[in-house]
Amino acid sequence: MSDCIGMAVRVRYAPSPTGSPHVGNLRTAIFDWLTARKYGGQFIARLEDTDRDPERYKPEYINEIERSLDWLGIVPDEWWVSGGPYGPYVQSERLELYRTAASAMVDTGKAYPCFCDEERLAELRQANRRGGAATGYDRACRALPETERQRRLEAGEPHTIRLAVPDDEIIEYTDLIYGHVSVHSSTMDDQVILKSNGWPTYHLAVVVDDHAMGITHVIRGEDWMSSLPKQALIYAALGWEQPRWAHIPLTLGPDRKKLSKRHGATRFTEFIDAGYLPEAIFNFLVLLGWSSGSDNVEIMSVEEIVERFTLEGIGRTPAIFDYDKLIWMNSEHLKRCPIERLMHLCLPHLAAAGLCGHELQADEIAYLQQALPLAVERMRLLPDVVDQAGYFLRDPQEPEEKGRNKWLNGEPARARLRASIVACSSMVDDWTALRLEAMVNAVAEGLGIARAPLIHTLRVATSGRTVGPGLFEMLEVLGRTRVIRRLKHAISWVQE
RNA sequence: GGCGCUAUCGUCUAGUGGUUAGGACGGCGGGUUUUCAGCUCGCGAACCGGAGUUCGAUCCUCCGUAGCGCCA
Repeated sequence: MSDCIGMAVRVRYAPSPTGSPHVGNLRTAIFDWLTARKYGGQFIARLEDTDRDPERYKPEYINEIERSLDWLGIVPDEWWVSGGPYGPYVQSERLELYRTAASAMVDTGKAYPCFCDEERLAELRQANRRGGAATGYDRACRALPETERQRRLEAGEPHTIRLAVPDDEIIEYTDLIYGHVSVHSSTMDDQVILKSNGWPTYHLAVVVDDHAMGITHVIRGEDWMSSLPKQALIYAALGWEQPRWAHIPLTLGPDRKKLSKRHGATRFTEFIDAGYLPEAIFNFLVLLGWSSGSDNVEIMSVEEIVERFTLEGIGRTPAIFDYDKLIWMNSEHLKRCPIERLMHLCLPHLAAAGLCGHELQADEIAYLQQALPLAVERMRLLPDVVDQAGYFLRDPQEPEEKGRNKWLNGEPARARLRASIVACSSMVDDWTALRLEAMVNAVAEGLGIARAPLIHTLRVATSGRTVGPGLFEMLEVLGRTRVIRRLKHAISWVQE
């Protein structure tokens, strides 16, 4: 990749609105973006919308693509949303370009019109299958005499345009990740490049656009690698120089199959909605296939990843998507998230749970700034904030059953609560974790009990819960007024 | 079926012609004279198989096997 330095790197991401974008798609986009950023180039997105099968094509997928890129923070420098010097960035608006290229190829004999209809093609497929031999088109129309070809063309007979694959040629290329790859042309089919309705197939469109848009590096999923020879042939037929190729190993589902749009649980927007942090998803997806090298750092900010990133660091083996590790990684990023941002991200969840309003007063902000750092230690996803910080905002109405049964029983519990209320009431200033710990120690001693049971009783009484941050830190944040109020109320929770 | 790619702990990976093959997630166990989903310490866990090259191969070569992908 060192040969990139000094050249104007242009990398594109080419999603197709034929399904919800899934994590594998966006992972490729991340690698595209990373390459552009690392080498100071442009990141371009182009909509590949030539597949108009109404079963697959849905305009709302375009919104999902835009939302996903925006959320990840990898907004393209040039794309259909903001335009750019190489537009339009939508293939359905570039049809003329493909037709021109196709007819240029026909003119030079690198492609030819094919008049075979569906019926014949289906028969051919049948025969091939039975014979078990070479598959693909039998090149019948390639052998057509020029006069007949002209006659049928002029008669307006429906036809496709097919690539004329050379008979005996070794097609070689170098992939930045997979190295040297070669394929013999005899194993290749005379692929259709322009359909009878005048729309291009993927192979033609991608080549024409990548060339027209000045793409220098095609970085895409490994599933496209086997179609590369066809595209290489098209570049050659058109007399164009190939871009550099880099194929990224695929992401597999837990079932070891290619992560597919049909896998419901892999839609990218589901991860957004589940409460992951964009930087955590970014970090995780990048590590699926790329390693920072021998120092093996795992938790990295986007900036750190850009700093360390190289295409050579990408491996060649497919990686299985590990949800457990993603969740762990999210919790790590949560802990590193600056408090202002954390608050901003948590607020919608807290508000949705009715724990606060959508707009906060200054004192509420100050309070949450104290409480959130305690809660975040135990959060894994954003919505966990409701569970982990909810009791800071609202007095618990009921204690956890488990906690009540164990720590709120009869007169001993009442005595602990009463003694604590008295002790707290006398702490008129210096309400700190340190002092609170001393207070609890003193109360326990006064009661003639170990401090552990007192601590547990106080936790349940003031938070309603059996788990949470260290008790003294929690009491400090809760504040004297709340604590005394809750302790008094908790007396009514005590069971006989 | 054809073509291509790939192969290190269960998972993500680092790494080397000679290493106790390292880290992370998950798992398991201990600690945290206050809980745990937190923190902390520790344990278990891998070089797909077979030939060849070599003094020596996890690493290089070939064959196999398996997985994945594309095409049909």
